[in-house]
Amino acid sequence: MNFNHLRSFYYVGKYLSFSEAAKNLYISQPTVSIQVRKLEEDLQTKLIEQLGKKIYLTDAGKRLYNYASEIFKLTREANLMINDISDFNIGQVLLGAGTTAGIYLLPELLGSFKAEYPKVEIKLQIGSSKYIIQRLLDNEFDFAVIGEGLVIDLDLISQSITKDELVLIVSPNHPLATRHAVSILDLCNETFILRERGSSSREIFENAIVKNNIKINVAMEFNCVEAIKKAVAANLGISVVSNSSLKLEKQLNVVASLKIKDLDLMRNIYLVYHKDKEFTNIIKNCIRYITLGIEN
Amino acid sequence: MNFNHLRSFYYVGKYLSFSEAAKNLYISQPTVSIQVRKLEEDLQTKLIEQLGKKIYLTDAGKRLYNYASEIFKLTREANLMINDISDFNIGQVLLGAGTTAGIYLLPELLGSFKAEYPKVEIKLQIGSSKYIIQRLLDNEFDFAVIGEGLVIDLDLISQSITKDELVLIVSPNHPLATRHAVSILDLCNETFILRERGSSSREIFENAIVKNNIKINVAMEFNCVEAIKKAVAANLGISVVSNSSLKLEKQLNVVASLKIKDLDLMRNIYLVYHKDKEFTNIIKNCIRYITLGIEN
DNA sequence: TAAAAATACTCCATAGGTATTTTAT
DNA sequence: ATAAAATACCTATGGAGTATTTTTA
Repeated sequence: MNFNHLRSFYYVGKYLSFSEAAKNLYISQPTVSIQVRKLEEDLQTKLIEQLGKKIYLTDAGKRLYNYASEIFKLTREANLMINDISDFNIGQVLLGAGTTAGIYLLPELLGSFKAEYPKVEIKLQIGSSKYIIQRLLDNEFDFAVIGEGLVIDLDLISQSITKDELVLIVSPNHPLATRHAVSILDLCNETFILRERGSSSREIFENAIVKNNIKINVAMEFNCVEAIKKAVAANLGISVVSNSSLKLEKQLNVVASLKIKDLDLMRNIYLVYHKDKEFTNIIKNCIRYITLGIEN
Repeated sequence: MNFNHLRSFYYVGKYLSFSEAAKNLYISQPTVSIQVRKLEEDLQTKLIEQLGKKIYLTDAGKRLYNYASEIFKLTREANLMINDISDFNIGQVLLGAGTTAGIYLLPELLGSFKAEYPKVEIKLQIGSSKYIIQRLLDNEFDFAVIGEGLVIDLDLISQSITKDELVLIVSPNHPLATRHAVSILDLCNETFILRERGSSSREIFENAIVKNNIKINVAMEFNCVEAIKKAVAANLGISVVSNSSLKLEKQLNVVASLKIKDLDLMRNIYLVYHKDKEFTNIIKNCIRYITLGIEN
């Protein structure tokens, strides 16, 4: 079934006139006649009958007209859908994020982005860097925001968009809490509660202490920063977490945060995406929102 | 939106491979690539993205794919529908009939026709010849079966398919009931109950008596043969009706039927259709059924 | 190295045009 | 006489092919 022929037939059925159909299709009348005849030949079925000068649809013609009507309605809707995408009336942004970015940096930014583009769906998945990278390689995200630490695949492009500092946290009751400065050696006799291996902050911290030939005692691993902070507050151990995750805890004085002398725990937060990805406008806008907003 | 392009895109979306799409479309791979690119250019929207060697649909692509899927499903259904018509699995026969044909001649024939083509809709409309002719000219019937009498339009073709005799009917208690023969003059003093003017049987009878310079007394006009027979049975008058409408009444002896000497009340029953009408197979079959069946 | 997609080109079918004839009101 | 559809004929776009190159796994 040829759709040009079907369209000509549809217009003839609509106006019950070849010349009127031609006018509304902005093509010549003979073209319409020919196309309708070709459709009839193709289907081996009379679709239109002319009694005298009047034009009628046959039974088959009426039935086909209904199908054609549905088909062209869907076509119009599809075109409107495409327009809606470029007008940002529909669309989606799929992004992944590591824990720190996903929980402490992005939600606010995505909230105000959503306020500007209320019709656009935003789907954020938070996971380990390893998981996020795998999903990026499977093209399940448009882009992701993760912390430095893991080796990133060659097929991915990453650009630093902000920095994030890891700090030592201890209970206010802990001896270290009152110290002005903490050195690497102070850490040796402490009990640590850390994030699991494969998380960016764990990697950063472990790399730094390995570089300094220090061994520490890790008593517990949680895959959740909030759980770690609770445990530290209860003085079950000490930890190293992103400074940006401590806003509330500092205000309420439930944990104390300290810098470790001679240990560089500053890490980059990266925007990561597949090297072959071509961004749509809405994604570009979202990335701009994040890169500009994340710096303050 | 070009449907060839859309079809190529649809197959690429289905198989997530240009060459696989080409194989299943039975066209070359470059053609598919070109058509998809043209669709993207037409819509000014990326539909497909290639990360490395893998192919994915973009958000717009996924949305368009769903529309395309619906559109091509409807197209398949439309093709099946056309096949169903030629297989007589669907279809319709629209016919009109005068009272005599519609009530006493056609129902049985149409019943057995329907038994042979159970999926085909048969729509019979019974009405006055005048009404039926008008509907034929408006192409609301495929054909009609009506009695001789009215002048038929120049745009219509009519062919005699059987003959039908009008007979005098009287109550068994009526003096004429026992007569062997009735002459025209016997009718002058009788009270008639006839069909309305414009009905074939009325025209036939009136033309015949006018030709013989006779005047009759019409007491009542009913537009229904069954009502007339009841009235005659009750001896409220006598009438002239189609012999084919009297099967039951003769068996049960509720009316007596007689021929009128010297009065030719034989009329033709015509198959009538518009001169420009091209019959579909199912209509041809129905007409054959009627013309062959009506003669016995 | 092999397989997939893109590119370059060639060819021809047909969509679409104009001019004209036929048909029906 | 007028308006609509059919017919005839012409042109050019683009659909589809083959051959080849590029890319990536």
